[in-house]
Amino acid sequence: MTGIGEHEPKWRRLPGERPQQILDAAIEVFGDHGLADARLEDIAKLAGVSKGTIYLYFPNKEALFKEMIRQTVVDQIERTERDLCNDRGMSATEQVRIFMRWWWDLMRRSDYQRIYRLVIGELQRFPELVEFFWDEVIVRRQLLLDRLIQRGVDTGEFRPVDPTTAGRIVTSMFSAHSLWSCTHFYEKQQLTDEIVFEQVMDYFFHSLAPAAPMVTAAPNRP
Amino acid sequence: MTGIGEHEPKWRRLPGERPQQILDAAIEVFGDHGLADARLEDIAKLAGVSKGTIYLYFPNKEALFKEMIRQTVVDQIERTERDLCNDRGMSATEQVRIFMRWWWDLMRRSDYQRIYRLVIGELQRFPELVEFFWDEVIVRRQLLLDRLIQRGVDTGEFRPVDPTTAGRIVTSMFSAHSLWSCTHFYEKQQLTDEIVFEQVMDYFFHSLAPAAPMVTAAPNRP
Amino acid sequence: MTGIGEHEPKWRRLPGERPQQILDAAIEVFGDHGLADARLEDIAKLAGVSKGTIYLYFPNKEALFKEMIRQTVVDQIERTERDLCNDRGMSATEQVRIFMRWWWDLMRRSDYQRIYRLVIGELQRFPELVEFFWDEVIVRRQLLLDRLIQRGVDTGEFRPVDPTTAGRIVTSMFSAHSLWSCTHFYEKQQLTDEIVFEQVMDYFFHSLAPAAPMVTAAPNRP
Amino acid sequence: MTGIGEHEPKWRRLPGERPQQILDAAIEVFGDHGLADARLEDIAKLAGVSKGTIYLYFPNKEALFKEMIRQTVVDQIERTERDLCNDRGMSATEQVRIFMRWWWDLMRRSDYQRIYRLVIGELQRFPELVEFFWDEVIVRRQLLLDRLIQRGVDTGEFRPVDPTTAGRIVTSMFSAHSLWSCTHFYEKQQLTDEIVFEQVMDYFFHSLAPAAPMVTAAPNRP
DNA sequence: TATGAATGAGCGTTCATTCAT
DNA sequence: TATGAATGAACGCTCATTCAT
Repeated sequence: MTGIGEHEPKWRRLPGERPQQILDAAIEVFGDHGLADARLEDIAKLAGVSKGTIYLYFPNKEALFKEMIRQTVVDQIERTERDLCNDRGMSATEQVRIFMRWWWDLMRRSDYQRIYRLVIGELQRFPELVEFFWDEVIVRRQLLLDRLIQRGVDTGEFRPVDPTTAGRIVTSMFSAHSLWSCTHFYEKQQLTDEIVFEQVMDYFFHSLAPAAPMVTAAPNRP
Repeated sequence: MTGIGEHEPKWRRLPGERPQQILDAAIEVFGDHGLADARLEDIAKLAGVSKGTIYLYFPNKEALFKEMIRQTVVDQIERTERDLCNDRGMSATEQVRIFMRWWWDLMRRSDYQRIYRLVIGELQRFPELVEFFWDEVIVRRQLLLDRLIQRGVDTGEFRPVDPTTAGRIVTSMFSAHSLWSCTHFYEKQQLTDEIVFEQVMDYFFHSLAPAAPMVTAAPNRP
Repeated sequence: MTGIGEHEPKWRRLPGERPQQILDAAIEVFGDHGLADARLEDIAKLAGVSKGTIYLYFPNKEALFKEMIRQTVVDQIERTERDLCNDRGMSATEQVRIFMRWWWDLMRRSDYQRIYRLVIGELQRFPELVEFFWDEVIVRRQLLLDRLIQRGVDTGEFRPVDPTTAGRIVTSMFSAHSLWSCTHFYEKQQLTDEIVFEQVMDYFFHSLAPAAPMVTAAPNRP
Repeated sequence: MTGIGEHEPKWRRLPGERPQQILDAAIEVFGDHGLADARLEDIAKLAGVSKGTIYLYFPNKEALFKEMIRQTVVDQIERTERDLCNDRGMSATEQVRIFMRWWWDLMRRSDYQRIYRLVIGELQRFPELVEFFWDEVIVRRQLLLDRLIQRGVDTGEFRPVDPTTAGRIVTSMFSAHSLWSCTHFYEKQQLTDEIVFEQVMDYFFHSLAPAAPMVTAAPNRP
């Protein structure tokens, strides 16, 4: 959750907070119901305002949706970047692990999941939104990862890979696991967040191992 | 498009095909709009029938949605299983590669993508749908992969991993790529389906590489 | 019921019976659901024919409804008149009692009740139908009763009343009781058909008693 | 008509009256068409509001229907009870006559007639409605009548009857007359409300006449 | 600013009616 | 004659949007 009490009395809210309150409520309601199925009335109720008030700050439902995505995403990525450890005294492996830990923790938050699922769900209908998400989340994360992986390649910790590709690979693993790990199937298999994280990192670092004799993907035909 | 003409004269259709025509139209319309936003009238129009006709074959919108998922996905997985090559003369590496090639081709089909995006999108709202998808797609695929990977471990081609985990890892790499590869960002980066496939397989096989002294991927035949 | 089996095999019906089968089914379905709420499909199913067949015999739903009323009503009244005892060796009191017994038995049949309720229910919408019912049921019954009551007046068994008014009075009592006696409230009060009949006849004959000194309805103000 | 203007400008209505306006319109439209055949749009139009407005006050069509019955009928019966004359200086005969006068006037109102016809019409389909009508109208009326008739029995004005049965008898006479008296057949026979009332009362009081030697209807005051 | 009653377009669903077979 | 798949108008209900206060 994003810290918005659901039934707080109206008289404690400052007017300047209105748009944010509405956006916070929107995250929850859109997150639970999707764009089409969410009811503005529910958002208003959760935000502690009336339906009409929403229209003082957002021209319509779709704009509110987009703005919510935008605002949440920027918030998340900026928080992540700010908090990101830049300790130079660590191996690249360690730095990548710490970065991915951060990333995994972010992805596993319910608000990120909601947003991510919404972006995936509305992929076809809102290209601008997807573009925005791509630029602000995917690319920015990629740039951060690039540096770390490149460093690993430079130090010889990793085999000589294209850092962008490697970054894409590792984040793709986390994305898919994140999408499914909210289901009870993961629980059933006793896959905790911790275990999943370690498994993914294990496979990723193995795939980057600078092993002397390379295994090639092409089959040997004797 | 799945081969349904949009404006053909309505008085000459094969009645036996009605449900399939409707399902085909449903894939498209639900795929583009999601469950809540799709209009039955659009599906009818695309199927070349009237709104009422849908109700001759499906009790309501939700049932049509489910049946569309079910039919598309089960069809695909069964076709895949049936066609799956069981050639014993190949290395495990090669078998995994062929299997994943199958899988990637399936995932890259527009109807699968639509379904997958819908499943992700309705993850919260439609638990039985998710369960169905999990059991009929994820698990069945996992079982097939398990055998192949286990064989690679047995032959020493792969390091001694848990095949289920390895299978989850490799499919996770493909999943996220599949979700995003319909955007123009991949095009911009000149990432074709072919390139992505090779990159993923490269990283996967590297991650499975047995410990140091192994030189070739060819299976040990004593 | 009217003797129509509900699930008889189709091959035992003679084509000449079609309209009657449909009308019989219509009594039941209209009777249970009213005009607007009845579904032609249900009538067809109960009649053992297809929806389209109804339109071979009746131009539309409303016409079927009217014809059903018409036909049932004529049937009932004619059967009643035919069966009516004309024994001359009885007192007028006895004859009226026997006639009302007949009438009461008719009214208490479920098909009569259905029709009567339908006529009441559609009173506003189908004046012709009401007119028909009035002429064919109310008036014909009235004429029969008139003779009997007049005879009672002539013999001195009854006080000198207008027989039409008296007939209207006694049938009104039976009508109202008949409408309500299908509810469980009558059961709760342990009012059986028999008891109700006797009560009504008791009050009716008392009201016709040729008592010597008349009681006037106007209050005495001393 | 209950005094609702049909085409008045919509922008000047008292909000507090909305539910009543809708209920008034509902009496008319349901009364003319029955539950199934009435169109919410017609009710809205007649009430001078839009379709959606109905749903601000009533959850659905059926609830509106029930509430209309409830409100109309309870209103009437309570008004009747409140206004009921309890004058002790009158004979029981006179009291019964006054009470039945009240009752007849109520029954002859077009809104009561509509309701009554609806209740009869939906008798099979709407058990709780019937139960409600029975308890709130039939039983309450019966209780009031019981007292008056019992008093007549006690004073010797009436023969020793069960007052509940007698009450049922007299109201049954009125019921059927009320149902039919809206048709033109009654007019044709020159049966005015006044004449019908007097006829029914005449027969009822005759049926209650004490055994032979009674000469006057005046109560015995020892 | 803020409200929430009111609107009305829109959609899911039903079912009387048609018509090719 | 008989069928029943197909139609499409109609209606109940929802909810984004407006606007008088």
